Amino acid sequence: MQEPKLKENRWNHKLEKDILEKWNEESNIYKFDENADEIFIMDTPPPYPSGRPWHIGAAAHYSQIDMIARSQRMMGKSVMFPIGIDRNGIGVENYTEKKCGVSIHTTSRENFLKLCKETFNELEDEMITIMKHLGLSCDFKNYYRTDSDEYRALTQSTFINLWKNNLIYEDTRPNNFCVKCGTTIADAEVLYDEISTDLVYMKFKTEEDENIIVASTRPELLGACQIIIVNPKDKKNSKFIGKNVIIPLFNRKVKVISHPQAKIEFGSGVAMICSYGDFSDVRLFRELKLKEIVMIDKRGKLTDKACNYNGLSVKIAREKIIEDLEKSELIIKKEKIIHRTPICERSKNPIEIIPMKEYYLKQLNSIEKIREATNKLKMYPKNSKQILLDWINSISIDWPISRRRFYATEIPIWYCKKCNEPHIPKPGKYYRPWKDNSPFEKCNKCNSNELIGETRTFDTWMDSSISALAISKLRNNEKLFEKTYPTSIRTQGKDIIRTWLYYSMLRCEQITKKIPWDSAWIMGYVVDEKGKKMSKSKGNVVDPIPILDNYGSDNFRFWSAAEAGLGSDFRFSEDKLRGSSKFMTKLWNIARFVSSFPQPSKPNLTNTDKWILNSLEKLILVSKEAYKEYNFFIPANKIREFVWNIFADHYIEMIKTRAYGEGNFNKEEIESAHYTLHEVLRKILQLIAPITPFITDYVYRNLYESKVHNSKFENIINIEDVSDITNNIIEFNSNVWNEKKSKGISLRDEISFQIPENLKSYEKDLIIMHKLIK
RNA sequence: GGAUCUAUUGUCUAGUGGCUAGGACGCCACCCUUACAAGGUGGAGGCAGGAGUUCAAUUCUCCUUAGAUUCACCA
Repeated sequence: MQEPKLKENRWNHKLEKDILEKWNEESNIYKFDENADEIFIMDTPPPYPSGRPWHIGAAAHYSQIDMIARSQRMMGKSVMFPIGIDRNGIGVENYTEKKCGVSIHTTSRENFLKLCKETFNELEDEMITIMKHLGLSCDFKNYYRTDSDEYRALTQSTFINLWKNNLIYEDTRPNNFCVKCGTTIADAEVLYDEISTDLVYMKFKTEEDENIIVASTRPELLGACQIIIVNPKDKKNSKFIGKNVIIPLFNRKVKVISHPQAKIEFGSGVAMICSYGDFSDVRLFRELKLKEIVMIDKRGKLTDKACNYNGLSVKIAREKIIEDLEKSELIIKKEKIIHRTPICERSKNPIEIIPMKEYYLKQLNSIEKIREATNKLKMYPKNSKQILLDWINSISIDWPISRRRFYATEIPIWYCKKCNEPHIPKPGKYYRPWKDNSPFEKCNKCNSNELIGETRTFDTWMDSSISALAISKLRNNEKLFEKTYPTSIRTQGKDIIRTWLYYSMLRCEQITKKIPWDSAWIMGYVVDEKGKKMSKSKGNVVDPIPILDNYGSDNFRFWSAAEAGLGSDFRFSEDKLRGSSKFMTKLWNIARFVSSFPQPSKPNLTNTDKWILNSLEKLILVSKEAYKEYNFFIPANKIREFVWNIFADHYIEMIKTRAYGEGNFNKEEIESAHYTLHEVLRKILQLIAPITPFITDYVYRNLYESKVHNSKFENIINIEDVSDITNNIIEFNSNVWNEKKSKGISLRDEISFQIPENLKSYEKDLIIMHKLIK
């Protein structure tokens, strides 16, 4: 026995800081080697800094992504683990407006961009600090930003490519429009919220002066009504079908027709169809070829089509119209209903449907290919595939990609001032048409020499959806691209399946004719202690910084791995974190115990030692199998169980006396114990290193003078399978402990106890361990 | 309304057509035992409800209930 190499009697997570510094100096051990035998390319999410604090779920998410990288390395692959920051779009613009007290509509574009960039830099610093603190083994030195000139040039060049392939067109059509953000948004950016609103029952007159009651939640759109529908089976109202009715206040005639979309039991059974209250209005206008009346403009004000209500905001106009109808006694009743209202994902404001001229990316023709590719894509967990297929199956219109915003990649087009002909520049450069000089001297069509730059930008997903192309260096390093694309895996959250996952498949397929990855790994949410989704508006977000400071990263990482199976949501709980910190202490103390013994070369092993090594081998096989499936729940729990409930509680207790060199053991038996203790500890450290990189690195360095993160998982070969005996050993020990307990004697006291036949091979250790007497 | 998933002790979870249903946190009792009292040993406590298949169901099937997610509809 020697002085233990580990002095403290518990794992001190403050050591993580020192370890991080060491890693910083040695970061080359994670370096990606494109010429390695096996390479593993990860398309990791560039996080989006949308405000403070960053989500605890994101910390768990990136921890697990790191476990993928580390476990793949230890299985012998060279891993490309890039990290980027997504720095485009409405999210940060809205945050900047709030934080700086400015408005995008009243500040200069130049100044607004500057403020957004500053905001990004601050938020990004916090994210990078957390990611480093977590011990991520990604390539921090080369981290990318989606707003860099290089990245934006790539986004633009892919657009130019699509333009040339006829996949882009401009069209005016009703779209989701967020008045607060001042821009069109895509279906994927729409959320729904249950909002209470008034269903207003209004009295219309037919030409024959009969009363017909129309129920609507949008009376302010009265003036945009083009038709009224009644269900053909509606006994009460079908008498109106075919008649003309007069819209109150506007005194315009519209027809009542029969249409199955009118639900008899909803409201009065009579619905007015206006351009555009919701998407069913849009559908009916299209179906019935009605002429739209644009009632709301992009500022959210009523247009001159609204006559007396021109210039009023939607909310005020609604109040005013209700008031005017009431004055004329045209309102029968108002009913509060809960309305599932589409809202903007970023501003949370209700969406209006406004016809706007926008650029579209054709996606309908690609759907079939994407669906086929989805069926082939390996997804972890399997059932997340359904979420993607549901979304793919629900797509019915092309993707509007232009945004009337500033902090995003510019759409690279110049228009002839005279004939309006669009001009697309050469790919490879970053263009800012709103401020750069036109790269075209003359219009190709009319030879006029004045060209004007496009002012709109792209939807942010146009940038982030090509992350796989960016990291594999499309157009930048063709040799590397050939080797690394399609990449090995996309790792991401469940919440962005319909955006990032889908758009990435679409965009990369259109550009490379290939789906960008072999497999996709989808993680669930971290929810609060009551199982509710965390959100800033609910106020139940947990800031990861104090949690990491108080518990340390290894604790946090182990908790996140051990808490829930792949893909399922898991609850955040400090109690659970405290629980995993106990395991860190246990592991530390086992290492401390083992470190007090020498490390002999392999002797002839005793039966007890063969048994534990065989059990360890089983554990290694199970854990490696799970790591291959990107599952950390199984290894975390199995390793904990083995380390604590078998290795520490039974094996170490059994061989303790022998290891101390006491009792009647010969030199080889003693060395066998020493060898086995180190062998088990070393392999346990390797096995759990992807999950808890700090403590394992620290212990491994101190005991074995090499780096665990440089090592590969090692199996144990040529060992007899005696795993069936494990339960007998546990049971026997338990029986003896119980017997001593019931006799009221100490565990150190002697006892007379029969050793069963099948445990005779372990007799010598068992007798000493329990002080058994004949 | 459609789809997917889930239901195991106070809480989180593992698991199986047949064993005493395993573990963690918490709880109770006893114990300083040369790694660890942030420990050890022991203990109390559980398969949502109903029906079916079967010699046997917590496990398989169906229904009910509850929850989660997602899509659609909503004047």
